[in-house]
Amino acid sequence: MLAMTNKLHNRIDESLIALRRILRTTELYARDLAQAAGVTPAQLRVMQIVDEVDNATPKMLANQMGVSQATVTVLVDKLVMRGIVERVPSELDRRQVNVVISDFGQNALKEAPDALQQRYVHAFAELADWEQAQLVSSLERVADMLDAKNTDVSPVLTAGELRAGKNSE
Amino acid sequence: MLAMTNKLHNRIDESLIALRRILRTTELYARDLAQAAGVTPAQLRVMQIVDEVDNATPKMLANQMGVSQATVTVLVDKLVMRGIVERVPSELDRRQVNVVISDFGQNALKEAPDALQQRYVHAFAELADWEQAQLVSSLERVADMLDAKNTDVSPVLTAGELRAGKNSE
DNA sequence: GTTGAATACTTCAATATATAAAGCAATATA
DNA sequence: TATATTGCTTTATATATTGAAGTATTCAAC
Repeated sequence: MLAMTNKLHNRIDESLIALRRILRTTELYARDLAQAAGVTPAQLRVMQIVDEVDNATPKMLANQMGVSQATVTVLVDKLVMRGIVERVPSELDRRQVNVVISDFGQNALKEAPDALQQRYVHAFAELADWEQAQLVSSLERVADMLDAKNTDVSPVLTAGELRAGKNSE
Repeated sequence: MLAMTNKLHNRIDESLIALRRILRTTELYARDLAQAAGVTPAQLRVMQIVDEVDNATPKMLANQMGVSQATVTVLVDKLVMRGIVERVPSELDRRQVNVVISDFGQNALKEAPDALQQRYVHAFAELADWEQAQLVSSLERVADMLDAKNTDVSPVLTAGELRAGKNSE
C-alpha cells in the first residue's frame, strides 16, 4: 500500500514538473519573440490581444492580462507613440476607448513568427490520430482543473490527505 | 478530405486555447501568491528556487529565470534586506555566492499556501488511474514538443503545410 | 431633467523590474 | 607570471506596475 501512494505521489510530481517546464519554456520564449518584434513582452501581449479581439478596450486588456488599467494606459501610450496601435473613441460609450492595431503593428506581428507555436503545431500534426485526441483532452482537463472557480478545496492540503489519495488502486 | 484537415486544424486550435488558459491561470495566480507572501512575483520566484535548490547562485538563478545576473543581484538585494535570504560565500569558488533561504523566508513560503497547486493535486488525486497516467504522459509530451532543442522546423510554417497535416486519417 | 453614484480612462508619484556597460575579485590558462 | 575568463556587483537608464486622485461620461432615481 505504500507503493501505491508512492505511485500517486510520483505522478503528481511528474505532472507538476512537466507543467513547470511548459511554463518556463513559453515564458522564456515570449521574451525572445518580443525582442524580435522590437517591443517589450508586456507590449507584445497588448499587441497580440488587440490583434485578435475586435473593439479591445483598456479595461478588457487589464482584465485579460491581469494588470491594472493604469498599467495598460502606459503600455498603450508606448505603442501609440510608435504607431503600432491607435486609440479610437468608442461610438457607443464615449467613456470607452477602443485600442486597434495599425497596419504597421500587424506587420510587426507577422514579421516575428512565433517559432514556439510553429514547433508545437508541427509536432502535433505528426502525432497519431489517437495521440492528438488524447493531448487535446488532457490539456483541456488540466486547464479545467486549474481554472475551476467552484473550488471547495480545503485551504491547505495536508500531507495525510496527499498520501491518502483515492486512487491507490 | 476537407473535413479531415479541419479536424487537425480544430484540434490544434483547441490545444492552443487550452494551453493559453493554463498559462494565463498560472500567471494570474502567481501574482496573488506573491502578494500573499508579501513580496513581488519576481522575488517569490527567487525564493521558490532558492528554497528548492541547494547551493543556488546568482548565475544559476539568472539562467533558470531567464533574466540577467544584474537583475538577480537587485532581487536578492531586496530579499536580503528583509531577511528572507542570505548571501553565503562559496567555499569551493570564492567568486561564487550561494543564496540560501532563511528560516524566516521558509516560513513565509509555508504561510502562503499555493492554492492553485493544491487544487491541482486534489483534482488529480480524484482522477481514475488511467486518467492520471494519461495526463502525465500528455503533459510530458507537450513539454517535450515545446522544449525540443533539436528543432529542424522550417522558420515559418505556411498555411499550406498546416492544412496538409500528416494525420488526415 | 437634475442630482448622485458608478464606470472608463488618464495622470501622478513611488516602487519594482530589467538591461547594458563598466568594474572588481577570483580562477583558469598559456 | 601575464592574460583571459568567470561570477558577481555597481551604475545609469528605460520600462512596468500600482494606488490614489482626477476627468469625463453614463446610469439610476427621483
